Amino acid sequence: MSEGGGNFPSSESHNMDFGEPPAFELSEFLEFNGWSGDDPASFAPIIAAEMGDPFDQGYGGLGVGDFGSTSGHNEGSSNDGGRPEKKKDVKERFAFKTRSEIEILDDGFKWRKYGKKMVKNCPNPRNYYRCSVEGCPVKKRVERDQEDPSYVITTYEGIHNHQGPY
DNA sequence: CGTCTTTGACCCGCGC
DNA sequence: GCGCGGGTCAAAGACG
Repeated sequence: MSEGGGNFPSSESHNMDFGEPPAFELSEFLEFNGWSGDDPASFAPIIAAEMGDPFDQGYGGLGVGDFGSTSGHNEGSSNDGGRPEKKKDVKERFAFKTRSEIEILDDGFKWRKYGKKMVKNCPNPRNYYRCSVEGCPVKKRVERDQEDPSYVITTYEGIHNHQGPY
């Protein structure tokens, strides 16, 4: 890629070389911003229904299942000396289920792929993206739907420290 | 030249 | 105590 990166699929101009507009349909849209005290479990059935997959099947494989375990409080910045903030800090999480052929949709930020992993029992490789902007703890996880390869599940984690691509 | 991509290996947390 | 899984980082290479 190496494109400018700053192009919104419905606002900015797309300089992609796809030869066609980013035709993607937002079928499902889940929004999670730190349920500190709320009942994340209530989202579980919703997501399961939206995803059309049994929640009890273990959506953890998708990464979205994390919400089912982290229903407590965050804070407690007691970073003793741990390099990475290996804290169970629940950050903002946004799960988007989009139907598109391209999994790398420009949301207005530059993303740098930092890892690809194949989930066991799944021919769907999981892609890990991170904001190219320094200071942006935002991480993006992209994975294809096992049942519908035409669907892409993008999970955003963190908040952007900048408004634009820079 | 700078930036980003790709693969492998490593590390950590948790479970049993 | 050990194993598994998942997640991250690193280096090199490629491309614009």
